[in-house]
Amino acid sequence: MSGKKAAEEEIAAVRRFNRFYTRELGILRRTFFDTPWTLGEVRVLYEIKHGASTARDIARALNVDAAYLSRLLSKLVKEGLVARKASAHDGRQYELSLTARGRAAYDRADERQAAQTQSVLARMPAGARKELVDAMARIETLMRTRGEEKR
Amino acid sequence: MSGKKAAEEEIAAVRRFNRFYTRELGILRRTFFDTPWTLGEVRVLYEIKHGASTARDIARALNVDAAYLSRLLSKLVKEGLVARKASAHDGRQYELSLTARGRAAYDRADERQAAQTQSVLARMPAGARKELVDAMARIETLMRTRGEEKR
DNA sequence: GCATTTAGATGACTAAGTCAAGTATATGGG
DNA sequence: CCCATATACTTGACTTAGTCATCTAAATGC
Repeated sequence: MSGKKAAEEEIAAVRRFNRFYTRELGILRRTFFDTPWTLGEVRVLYEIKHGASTARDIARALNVDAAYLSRLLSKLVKEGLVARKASAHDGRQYELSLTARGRAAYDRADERQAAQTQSVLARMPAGARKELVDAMARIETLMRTRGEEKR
Repeated sequence: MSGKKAAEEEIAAVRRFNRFYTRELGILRRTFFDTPWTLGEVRVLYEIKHGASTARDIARALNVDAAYLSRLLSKLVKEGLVARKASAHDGRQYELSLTARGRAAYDRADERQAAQTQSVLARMPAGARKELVDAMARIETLMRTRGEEKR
Protein backbone atom coordinates (compact mmCIF):
# COMPACT_ATOMS: atom_id res chain seq x y z
CA MET A 1 0.00 0.00 0.00
CA SER A 2 2.89 2.37 0.59
CA GLY A 3 4.35 1.66 -2.85
CA LYS A 4 1.74 3.74 -4.63
CA LYS A 5 2.01 6.45 -2.03
CA ALA A 6 5.76 6.71 -2.39
CA ALA A 7 5.50 7.01 -6.17
CA GLU A 8 2.98 9.82 -5.81
CA GLU A 9 5.22 11.65 -3.43
CA GLU A 10 8.12 11.30 -5.84
CA ILE A 11 6.06 12.66 -8.68
CA ALA A 12 4.95 15.59 -6.55
CA ALA A 13 8.53 16.28 -5.49
CA VAL A 14 9.81 16.35 -9.06
CA ARG A 15 6.99 18.62 -10.15
CA ARG A 16 7.62 20.94 -7.21
CA PHE A 17 11.25 21.20 -8.29
CA ASN A 18 10.23 21.90 -11.86
CA ARG A 19 7.98 24.73 -10.72
CA PHE A 20 10.78 26.09 -8.57
CA TYR A 21 13.37 25.92 -11.30
CA THR A 22 11.08 27.38 -13.94
CA ARG A 23 11.05 30.47 -11.74
CA GLU A 24 14.80 30.40 -11.20
CA LEU A 25 15.49 30.20 -14.91
CA GLY A 26 13.02 33.02 -15.49
CA ILE A 27 15.21 35.17 -13.29
CA LEU A 28 18.33 33.94 -15.01
CA ARG A 29 17.02 35.02 -18.40
CA ARG A 30 17.17 38.63 -17.34
CA THR A 31 20.93 38.28 -17.16
CA PHE A 32 21.00 38.98 -20.86
CA PHE A 33 18.85 42.07 -20.72
CA ASP A 34 21.79 44.41 -20.58
CA THR A 35 23.68 42.76 -23.43
CA PRO A 36 22.61 43.10 -27.07
CA TRP A 37 22.08 39.33 -27.33
CA THR A 38 19.24 37.09 -26.39
CA LEU A 39 19.43 33.82 -24.53
CA GLY A 40 18.68 32.00 -27.77
CA GLU A 41 21.53 33.68 -29.61
CA VAL A 42 23.99 32.97 -26.83
CA ARG A 43 22.88 29.35 -26.66
CA VAL A 44 23.59 29.00 -30.37
CA LEU A 45 26.96 30.74 -30.12
CA TYR A 46 27.79 28.38 -27.28
CA GLU A 47 27.02 25.31 -29.35
CA ILE A 48 29.05 26.48 -32.31
CA LYS A 49 31.95 27.36 -30.07
CA HIS A 50 31.76 23.91 -28.51
CA GLY A 51 31.87 21.87 -31.68
CA ALA A 52 28.52 22.10 -33.44
CA SER A 53 29.25 22.80 -37.09
CA THR A 54 25.83 22.47 -38.71
CA ALA A 55 22.31 23.62 -37.91
CA ARG A 56 21.43 20.00 -37.45
CA ASP A 57 24.03 19.59 -34.69
CA ILE A 58 22.69 22.62 -32.88
CA ALA A 59 19.05 21.61 -33.24
CA ARG A 60 19.85 18.26 -31.65
CA ALA A 61 22.05 19.66 -28.91
CA LEU A 62 19.57 22.32 -27.85
CA ASN A 63 16.45 20.39 -28.72
CA VAL A 64 14.98 23.33 -30.62
CA ASP A 65 12.76 23.51 -33.68
CA ALA A 66 14.53 23.75 -37.05
CA ALA A 67 12.40 26.75 -38.07
CA TYR A 68 13.26 28.71 -34.96
CA LEU A 69 16.91 27.83 -35.29
CA SER A 70 17.03 28.78 -38.95
CA ARG A 71 15.85 32.26 -38.05
CA LEU A 72 18.23 32.57 -35.13
CA LEU A 73 21.12 31.61 -37.40
CA SER A 74 20.10 34.05 -40.12
CA LYS A 75 20.05 36.81 -37.53
CA LEU A 76 23.47 35.86 -36.24
CA VAL A 77 24.87 35.74 -39.77
CA LYS A 78 23.34 39.11 -40.57
CA GLU A 79 24.89 40.53 -37.40
CA GLY A 80 28.25 39.15 -38.46
CA LEU A 81 28.68 36.80 -35.50
CA VAL A 82 28.46 33.54 -37.42
CA ALA A 83 29.89 32.55 -40.79
CA ARG A 84 28.05 30.13 -43.01
CA LYS A 85 29.79 28.37 -45.89
CA ALA A 86 28.51 25.59 -48.10
CA SER A 87 29.44 22.14 -46.89
CA ALA A 88 31.79 20.10 -49.07
CA HIS A 89 30.10 16.74 -48.53
CA ASP A 90 26.43 17.77 -48.28
CA GLY A 91 24.85 20.37 -50.51
CA ARG A 92 21.94 20.89 -48.14
CA GLN A 93 24.10 21.90 -45.22
CA TYR A 94 26.32 24.78 -44.22
CA GLU A 95 29.49 24.68 -42.22
CA LEU A 96 29.01 27.09 -39.34
CA SER A 97 31.72 28.92 -37.46
CA LEU A 98 32.12 31.92 -35.20
CA THR A 99 33.62 35.06 -36.67
CA ALA A 100 36.03 37.13 -34.59
CA ARG A 101 33.08 39.31 -33.70
CA GLY A 102 31.11 36.22 -32.79
CA ARG A 103 33.82 35.01 -30.47
CA ALA A 104 34.04 38.40 -28.82
CA ALA A 105 30.26 38.58 -28.43
CA TYR A 106 30.17 35.14 -26.92
CA ASP A 107 32.99 35.96 -24.53
CA ARG A 108 31.25 39.07 -23.30
CA ALA A 109 27.95 37.27 -22.78
CA ASP A 110 29.81 34.44 -21.12
CA GLU A 111 31.57 36.75 -18.67
CA ARG A 112 28.34 38.51 -17.94
CA GLN A 113 26.61 35.29 -17.07
CA ALA A 114 29.55 33.94 -15.10
CA ALA A 115 29.55 37.12 -13.02
CA GLN A 116 25.85 36.72 -12.40
CA THR A 117 26.26 33.11 -11.29
CA GLN A 118 29.24 34.04 -9.19
CA SER A 119 27.25 36.67 -7.33
CA VAL A 120 24.65 34.08 -6.44
CA LEU A 121 27.25 31.58 -5.25
CA ALA A 122 29.23 34.19 -3.38
CA ARG A 123 26.37 34.61 -0.94
CA MET A 124 26.47 30.93 0.01
CA PRO A 125 28.91 29.31 2.43
CA ALA A 126 31.52 27.10 0.74
CA GLY A 127 29.93 23.93 2.11
CA ALA A 128 26.56 24.82 0.67
CA ARG A 129 28.12 25.64 -2.68
CA LYS A 130 29.70 22.24 -2.85
CA GLU A 131 26.44 20.56 -1.92
CA LEU A 132 24.65 22.53 -4.60
CA VAL A 133 27.12 21.59 -7.29
CA ASP A 134 27.03 17.94 -6.25
CA ALA A 135 23.25 17.82 -6.26
CA MET A 136 23.13 19.40 -9.72
CA ALA A 137 25.65 16.95 -11.12
CA ARG A 138 23.68 14.11 -9.60
CA ILE A 139 20.44 15.20 -11.24
CA GLU A 140 22.10 15.61 -14.59
CA THR A 141 23.66 12.17 -14.46
CA LEU A 142 20.44 10.50 -13.36
CA MET A 143 18.33 12.23 -15.98
CA ARG A 144 20.81 11.79 -18.78
CA THR A 145 20.97 8.07 -18.07
CA ARG A 146 17.21 7.92 -18.37
CA GLY A 147 17.53 9.80 -21.65
CA GLU A 148 20.04 7.37 -23.14
CA GLU A 149 17.78 4.44 -22.40
CA LYS A 150 15.14 5.98 -24.57
CA ARG A 151 17.25 5.79 -27.69
CA MET B 1 45.77 29.36 -5.69
CA SER B 2 43.17 26.61 -5.80
CA GLY B 3 40.54 28.84 -4.21
CA LYS B 4 39.97 30.78 -7.38
CA LYS B 5 40.06 27.64 -9.47
CA ALA B 6 37.46 25.93 -7.29
CA ALA B 7 35.15 28.93 -7.53
CA GLU B 8 35.42 28.90 -11.30
CA GLU B 9 34.63 25.24 -11.45
CA GLU B 10 31.59 25.78 -9.27
CA ILE B 11 30.38 28.56 -11.51
CA ALA B 12 30.87 26.40 -14.57
CA ALA B 13 29.03 23.51 -12.93
CA VAL B 14 26.02 25.64 -12.02
CA ARG B 15 25.87 27.08 -15.51
CA ARG B 16 26.11 23.65 -17.06
CA PHE B 17 23.17 22.56 -14.96
CA ASN B 18 21.20 25.63 -15.99
CA ARG B 19 21.80 24.85 -19.64
CA PHE B 20 20.78 21.27 -19.06
CA TYR B 21 17.63 22.15 -17.19
CA THR B 22 16.61 24.86 -19.64
CA ARG B 23 16.43 22.07 -22.18
CA GLU B 24 14.56 19.73 -19.82
CA LEU B 25 11.93 22.34 -19.05
CA GLY B 26 11.59 23.05 -22.77
CA ILE B 27 10.59 19.43 -23.19
CA LEU B 28 8.30 19.63 -20.19
CA ARG B 29 6.39 22.53 -21.67
CA ARG B 30 5.15 20.36 -24.47
CA THR B 31 3.17 18.42 -21.90
CA PHE B 32 0.48 21.03 -22.21
CA PHE B 33 0.28 20.97 -25.95
CA ASP B 34 -2.52 18.49 -25.98
CA THR B 35 -4.59 20.32 -23.38
CA PRO B 36 -6.39 23.58 -24.14
CA TRP B 37 -4.29 25.43 -21.52
CA THR B 38 -0.88 26.93 -21.57
CA LEU B 39 1.85 26.56 -18.98
CA GLY B 40 1.18 30.14 -17.87
CA GLU B 41 -2.50 29.50 -17.33
CA VAL B 42 -1.89 26.33 -15.39
CA ARG B 43 0.72 28.06 -13.23
CA VAL B 44 -1.84 30.73 -12.34
CA LEU B 45 -4.56 28.18 -11.63
CA TYR B 46 -2.10 26.37 -9.41
CA GLU B 47 -1.38 29.46 -7.35
CA ILE B 48 -5.04 30.33 -6.90
CA LYS B 49 -5.81 26.78 -5.91
CA HIS B 50 -2.97 26.89 -3.40
CA GLY B 51 -3.96 30.03 -1.57
CA ALA B 52 -3.16 33.05 -3.74
CA SER B 53 -6.23 35.27 -3.64
CA THR B 54 -5.04 38.40 -5.43
CA ALA B 55 -3.04 39.13 -8.57
CA ARG B 56 -0.37 40.55 -6.29
CA ASP B 57 0.00 37.21 -4.49
CA ILE B 58 0.38 35.40 -7.77
CA ALA B 59 2.84 37.88 -9.22
CA ARG B 60 5.06 37.43 -6.17
CA ALA B 61 4.75 33.67 -6.03
CA LEU B 62 5.52 33.16 -9.71
CA ASN B 63 7.83 36.12 -10.08
CA VAL B 64 6.03 37.31 -13.20
CA ASP B 65 5.35 40.76 -14.55
CA ALA B 66 2.08 42.45 -13.51
CA ALA B 67 1.20 43.26 -17.12
CA TYR B 68 1.63 39.70 -18.27
CA LEU B 69 -0.32 38.39 -15.31
CA SER B 70 -3.14 40.87 -15.80
CA ARG B 71 -3.65 39.54 -19.29
CA LEU B 72 -3.42 35.91 -18.23
CA LEU B 73 -6.06 36.54 -15.57
CA SER B 74 -8.38 38.33 -17.99
CA LYS B 75 -8.13 35.37 -20.30
CA LEU B 76 -8.89 32.94 -17.50
CA VAL B 77 -11.86 35.01 -16.37
CA LYS B 78 -13.15 35.22 -19.92
CA GLU B 79 -12.82 31.46 -20.24
CA GLY B 80 -14.79 31.06 -17.03
CA LEU B 81 -12.02 29.35 -15.07
CA VAL B 82 -11.41 32.12 -12.56
CA ALA B 83 -13.88 34.37 -10.73
CA ARG B 84 -12.92 37.91 -9.83
CA LYS B 85 -14.88 39.89 -7.23
CA ALA B 86 -14.06 43.26 -5.72
CA SER B 87 -12.11 43.04 -2.51
CA ALA B 88 -13.84 44.25 0.65
CA HIS B 89 -10.79 45.89 2.24
CA ASP B 90 -8.98 47.23 -0.82
CA GLY B 91 -10.77 48.85 -3.72
CA ARG B 92 -7.85 48.35 -6.05
CA GLN B 93 -7.79 44.59 -5.69
CA TYR B 94 -9.93 41.65 -6.66
CA GLU B 95 -10.53 38.49 -4.72
CA LEU B 96 -9.67 35.63 -7.05
CA SER B 97 -11.06 32.13 -6.90
CA LEU B 98 -11.41 29.10 -9.13
CA THR B 99 -14.80 28.36 -10.59
CA ALA B 100 -16.00 24.77 -10.83
CA ARG B 101 -14.80 24.81 -14.41
CA GLY B 102 -11.47 26.19 -13.25
CA ARG B 103 -11.04 23.42 -10.72
CA ALA B 104 -11.90 20.83 -13.32
CA ALA B 105 -9.48 22.40 -15.82
CA TYR B 106 -6.74 22.48 -13.25
CA ASP B 107 -7.36 18.88 -12.26
CA ARG B 108 -7.14 17.68 -15.83
CA ALA B 109 -3.92 19.59 -16.50
CA ASP B 110 -2.56 18.36 -13.20
CA GLU B 111 -3.27 14.75 -14.02
CA ARG B 112 -1.77 15.18 -17.44
CA GLN B 113 1.44 16.52 -16.03
CA ALA B 114 1.59 13.97 -13.24
CA ALA B 115 1.26 11.19 -15.80
CA GLN B 116 4.06 12.74 -17.82
CA THR B 117 6.34 12.94 -14.79
CA GLN B 118 5.38 9.45 -13.76
CA SER B 119 6.37 8.06 -17.13
CA VAL B 120 9.81 9.62 -16.76
CA LEU B 121 10.26 8.27 -13.24
CA ALA B 122 8.92 4.87 -14.13
CA ARG B 123 11.92 4.25 -16.34
CA MET B 124 14.33 4.77 -13.46
CA PRO B 125 15.20 2.22 -10.79
CA ALA B 126 13.73 3.03 -7.37
CA GLY B 127 17.14 3.90 -5.93
CA ALA B 128 17.80 6.42 -8.66
CA ARG B 129 14.38 7.96 -8.19
CA LYS B 130 15.06 8.50 -4.53
CA GLU B 131 18.42 10.05 -5.29
CA LEU B 132 16.82 12.35 -7.84
CA VAL B 133 14.16 13.53 -5.43
CA ASP B 134 16.72 14.07 -2.68
CA ALA B 135 19.01 16.06 -4.93
CA MET B 136 16.13 18.24 -6.09
CA ALA B 137 15.00 18.93 -2.54
CA ARG B 138 18.57 19.76 -1.60
CA ILE B 139 18.92 22.32 -4.39
CA GLU B 140 15.63 23.93 -3.53
CA THR B 141 16.56 24.28 0.12
CA LEU B 142 19.99 25.66 -0.62
CA MET B 143 18.75 28.17 -3.15
CA ARG B 144 15.76 29.26 -1.11
CA THR B 145 17.99 29.93 1.86
CA ARG B 146 20.17 32.10 -0.33
CA GLY B 147 17.00 33.87 -1.42
CA GLU B 148 15.83 34.62 2.11
CA GLU B 149 19.17 36.15 2.99
CA LYS B 150 18.66 38.71 0.26
CA ARG B 151 15.56 40.15 1.90
C1' DG C 1 -5.01 67.25 2.37
C1' DC C 2 -1.53 66.28 -0.52
C1' DA C 3 2.58 63.57 -2.05
C1' DT C 4 3.78 59.02 -2.58
C1' DT C 5 2.93 54.00 -3.06
C1' DT C 6 0.54 50.30 -4.61
C1' DA C 7 -2.86 47.33 -7.59
C1' DG C 8 -4.15 46.59 -11.70
C1' DA C 9 -5.05 47.56 -16.90
C1' DT C 10 -3.63 48.67 -21.51
C1' DG C 11 -0.76 49.54 -25.70
C1' DA C 12 3.16 48.44 -28.03
C1' DC C 13 6.85 45.65 -28.49
C1' DT C 14 10.51 41.73 -28.40
C1' DA C 15 11.77 36.93 -27.70
C1' DA C 16 10.66 32.10 -27.79
C1' DG C 17 8.60 28.42 -29.83
C1' DT C 18 5.40 25.77 -33.04
C1' DC C 19 3.39 24.00 -37.33
C1' DA C 20 2.73 23.41 -42.16
C1' DA C 21 4.36 23.69 -46.57
C1' DG C 22 8.01 24.27 -49.80
C1' DT C 23 12.81 23.71 -52.07
C1' DA C 24 16.79 21.25 -52.77
C1' DT C 25 19.92 17.62 -51.96
C1' DA C 26 21.07 12.79 -50.44
C1' DT C 27 20.41 7.96 -50.31
C1' DG C 28 18.92 3.22 -50.63
C1' DG C 29 16.72 -0.19 -53.10
C1' DG C 30 14.95 -2.23 -57.49
C1' DC D 1 20.21 4.58 -63.45
C1' DC D 2 15.74 5.95 -61.50
C1' DC D 3 12.54 6.76 -58.26
C1' DA D 4 10.64 6.84 -53.63
C1' DT D 5 11.77 8.43 -49.43
C1' DA D 6 14.31 10.82 -46.05
C1' DT D 7 16.94 14.76 -44.55
C1' DA D 8 18.59 19.84 -44.23
C1' DC D 9 17.12 24.00 -44.29
C1' DT D 10 13.79 28.01 -45.29
C1' DT D 11 9.64 30.75 -45.09
C1' DG D 12 4.99 32.26 -43.66
C1' DA D 13 1.81 32.52 -40.26
C1' DC D 14 0.76 31.99 -35.71
C1' DT D 15 0.77 31.38 -30.42
C1' DT D 16 2.89 31.95 -25.98
C1' DA D 17 5.96 34.31 -22.89
C1' DG D 18 7.72 38.26 -21.14
C1' DT D 19 8.94 43.32 -20.84
C1' DC D 20 8.38 48.36 -20.48
C1' DA D 21 6.00 52.68 -20.23
C1' DT D 22 2.05 54.88 -19.12
C1' DC D 23 -2.40 55.36 -17.05
C1' DT D 24 -6.30 55.22 -13.54
C1' DA D 25 -7.82 54.67 -9.13
C1' DA D 26 -7.48 53.59 -4.57
C1' DA D 27 -4.55 53.40 -0.23
C1' DT D 28 -1.38 55.31 2.95
C1' DG D 29 1.71 58.25 5.48
C1' DC D 30 2.97 62.34 7.12
